[in-house]
Amino acid sequence: MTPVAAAPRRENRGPSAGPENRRALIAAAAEVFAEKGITAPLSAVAKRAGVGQGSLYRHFPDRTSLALAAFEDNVAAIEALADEPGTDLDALLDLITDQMIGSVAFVSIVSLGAADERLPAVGQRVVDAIAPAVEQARKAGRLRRDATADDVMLAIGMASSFVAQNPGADRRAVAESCWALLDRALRP
Amino acid sequence: MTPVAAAPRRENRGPSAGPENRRALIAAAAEVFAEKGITAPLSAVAKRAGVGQGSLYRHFPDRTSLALAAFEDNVAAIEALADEPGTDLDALLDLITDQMIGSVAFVSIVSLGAADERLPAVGQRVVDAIAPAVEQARKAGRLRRDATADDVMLAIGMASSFVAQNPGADRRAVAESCWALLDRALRP
Amino acid sequence: MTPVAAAPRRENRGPSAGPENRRALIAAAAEVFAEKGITAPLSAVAKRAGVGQGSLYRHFPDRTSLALAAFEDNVAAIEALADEPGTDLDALLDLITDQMIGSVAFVSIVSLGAADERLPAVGQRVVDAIAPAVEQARKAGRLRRDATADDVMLAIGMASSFVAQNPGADRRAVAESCWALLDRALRP
Amino acid sequence: MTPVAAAPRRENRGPSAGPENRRALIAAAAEVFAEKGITAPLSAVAKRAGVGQGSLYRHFPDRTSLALAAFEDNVAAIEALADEPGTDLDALLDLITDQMIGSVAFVSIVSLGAADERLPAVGQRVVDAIAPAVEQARKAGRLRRDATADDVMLAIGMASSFVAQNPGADRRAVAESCWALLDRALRP
DNA sequence: AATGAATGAGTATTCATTCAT
DNA sequence: CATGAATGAATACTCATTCAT
Repeated sequence: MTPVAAAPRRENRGPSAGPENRRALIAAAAEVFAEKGITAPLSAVAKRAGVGQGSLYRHFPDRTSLALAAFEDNVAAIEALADEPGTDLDALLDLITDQMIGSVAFVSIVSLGAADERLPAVGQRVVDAIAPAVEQARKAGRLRRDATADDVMLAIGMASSFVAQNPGADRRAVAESCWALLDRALRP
Repeated sequence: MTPVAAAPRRENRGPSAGPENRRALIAAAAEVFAEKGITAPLSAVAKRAGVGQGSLYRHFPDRTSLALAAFEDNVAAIEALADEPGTDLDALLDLITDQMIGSVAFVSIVSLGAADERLPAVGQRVVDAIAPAVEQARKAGRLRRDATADDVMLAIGMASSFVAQNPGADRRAVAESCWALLDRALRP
Repeated sequence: MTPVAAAPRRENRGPSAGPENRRALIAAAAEVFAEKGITAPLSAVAKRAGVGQGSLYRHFPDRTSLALAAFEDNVAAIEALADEPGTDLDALLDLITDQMIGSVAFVSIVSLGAADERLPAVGQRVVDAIAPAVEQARKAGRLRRDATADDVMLAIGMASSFVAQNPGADRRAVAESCWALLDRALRP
Repeated sequence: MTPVAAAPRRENRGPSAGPENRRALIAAAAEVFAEKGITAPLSAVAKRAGVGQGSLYRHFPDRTSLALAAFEDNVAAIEALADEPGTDLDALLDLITDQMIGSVAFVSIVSLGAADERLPAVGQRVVDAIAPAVEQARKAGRLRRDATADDVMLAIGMASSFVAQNPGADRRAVAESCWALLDRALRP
């Protein structure tokens, strides 16, 4: 029995759509994971990206790869900002806070199952990126004498995980509450 | 049609098993949710409790009810400890830390979907339970002057959510790292 | 958005349907596997059995279990016939030939991937079941002096695999061609 | 939008690569089908051949065409050997046995779905190729008086299908077991 | 009231086939 | 004419929920 109507198959835009699809998938994953958590259906990511299921799997063979790619975007932005001359720790934390509100967030990476050796490396990149700003802030007296970059990273992780737990809530307000408390642990 | 051996069905212990089943389900839920997260299969909870699926649904019509009941056990333990004469804040936080390591933990409740109006009430009970100890600790100079019970609760929430994210890790070690940082935000 | 019409869900006949479902699944598997090969969709088996997908997986956790169960039926029938007083080798081979034409057939088992330690055991049961008849036939001069039960089993395997390869063909005619040749290898 | 590095796409060698690709595909198909069975992913064949998916489809519009082409290679080798002056039946069967161990094998063709009218023709070519050697062997007393080329072909088919069923096993040992039995049906 | 089997919707994943470049 | 990315249908498998016993 032949189908009655021609299937409304998405137009095949050809290989040139590859990089665009990849970007769309990363952006969609960042949003979907932020909204529904890291266990959200991959089909939802593909649909939001406007991309076929197969293409998703071609670009990212598993869930971790996709989350990692989205997170990579976050990290690259952090590194880029850290490299700009006038950037201080506050600016970096603002950016990171924005990310934990609207994107995959660090915690999602952690909760992938820990069964991936790529995770610690990415975390370390963030630590490395913020380390100079941490040092500078400490010297400027805007951070406790004994605060390390690892401390800051732990604070980020805690805030991030707490924010990620509140799917429906006002994420920015939650994040600000977290930082209000954590600042007291880090600031002099 | 070959005769079929009678299924080795668990003996139906009748209505008297009700309360016992309920307790078994709560205990099983606390463990299973702690191990596999709040999204663990409910069938796993029923199996660990040694109880039929249907009984689980009779006692707890949805996942939230079950988690709430398990959490209720936690809260009751906290309240009981708080009511004991010699209890100070440290003892309460030790108990709560034990709970976030080995049981459902506060964060699981939060991440249930937020679509439940019972959550804030339970959270408030914890705040109320720890409030006297917080006040006492502040007066004794073991807490910052400006620290509130809500601050402590937020710290608990952050630590709890961070611990919950690390399925495989050494949860106690993670919890201790969190408190090492958070203490600086709360202690003078 | 609620569904417009009530889903035409199959009536739940309750636990008592269990044994019946199991039998229906085995029968359906025997047919479907015989028709489309051992790699046929399991959903097709469930549908033909008139049973839900989940029930199929409850009864038979993997494809091999299902094929083994269907094969078990075959073996049991062979053993039963072998135990009847007047049975000779020809009768057994007739039954086996019927099975390779209309049911799972031995070859399906072999082609499951060899990654199952249960397979050799079942094959051995067939060898054991036919061994007395082989011995008797040899003594009666209806089998070559040097023919063993293993030889007969190998002949069965070859005929079976050849028949199984011909999905569309007249399987009985093919089987008879095979035996016409193989008889010359086994008979004096 | 970040610039994307040019994909390391295989160099397009142009039309002249046509025949070479065709050969590579046939060789790859022979191997892949022998290893994983006739239902192996076509993408695996293309990859092993080092050829694009599209080229595979251009050369061979469906799975049967590809298998048929690989089989054609086998048949051509048989015909070539049969045409050599000193070739006897044993030499031909040795070659055919090698093919059923390491290549597509006759049975694969059969199991393609039978819905192809080209199959009988290829089979007939093998029968024709071996017929003179069969005749010669019979005259030399190395074959039973009543053995025909069709009998030999049937034996080949059975051995071939049995070997093909054992994905993991030692295919040569299996083939030798088959021939040990089948020889008794064919030899005097 | 307890039990656990039955049900099928939902999700992950693979792969045949098409088609822009 | 070659390439390989894009597409989505097909299939395996899980698990929340219902319900006969």
